[in-house]
Amino acid sequence: MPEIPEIETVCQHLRGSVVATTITGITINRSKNLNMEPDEFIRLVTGQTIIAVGRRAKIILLTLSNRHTLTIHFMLEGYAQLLEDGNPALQQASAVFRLASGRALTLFKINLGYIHLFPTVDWQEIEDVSQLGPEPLSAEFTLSHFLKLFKVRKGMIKPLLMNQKLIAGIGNVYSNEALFCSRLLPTRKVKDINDEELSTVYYCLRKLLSQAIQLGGVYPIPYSQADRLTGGYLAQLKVAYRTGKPCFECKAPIQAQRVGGRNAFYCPKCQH
DNA sequence: CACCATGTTAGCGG
DNA sequence: GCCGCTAACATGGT
Repeated sequence: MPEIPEIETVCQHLRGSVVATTITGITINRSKNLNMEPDEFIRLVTGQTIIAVGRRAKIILLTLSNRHTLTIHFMLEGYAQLLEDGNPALQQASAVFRLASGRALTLFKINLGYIHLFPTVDWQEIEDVSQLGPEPLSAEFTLSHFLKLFKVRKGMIKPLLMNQKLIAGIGNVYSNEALFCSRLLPTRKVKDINDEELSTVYYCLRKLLSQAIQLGGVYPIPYSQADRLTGGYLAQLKVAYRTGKPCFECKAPIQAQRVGGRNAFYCPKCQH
């Protein structure tokens, strides 16, 4: 479920709470999520200061003072919380980074996800992100860039929107929402969609992602006690997870259908 | 108990 | 090479 808005929300919290703080201790409870032996990982990261927090697609990148970069991918269910050191919940975490502030940056349920460390601060050299397509909210990602990418494709629009090599960071929730906003069925073949309709997809995507970031995305678990932001976009969802509920536009029940192996949610009357 | 959901990648056949 | 489909991965929910 975490996509660009959810990850960006976490990054905003991290920028306000862990940048410029030093990691004083680490506990790894799921070593298979690492790209090295836990001993090596702990040796390289303990004592380092977090210099910067970045995001590429659904991946969080922490720049460390020893010119290493930590990449964190939550995959399906992962999430981060800032907890007081000693909180009993730390026992259930996948990984705990204790900070000089007395708090702990805690990662939960990194089941299929990962925590990787690379000896570089150059994102181009990091294989986790080097294969990804453009960021949909970047200035370089113009309408003509989007049209050029999609016009040559042959498949259905929804799986293509979720193709990380084409555009990075869009998952099931925001692909469904963007297609409702565009009034296009998820199964529509891109080659049968005209330029005007395809442009609408571009504008809807950019608008929805920006609004969702402003409202804190749809992830339901707060980052800290002070967090009043996370999950604020849940109430804005028009089709995702609304199977059987009335469309906000026309009252027809929202349908769910497998498209490209994933659940597509759509309004059968509004989308064509 | 079986099955589903989720993101990503790999493999297979068309 | 691209497309669509399936399976695998970890885990919890029905």
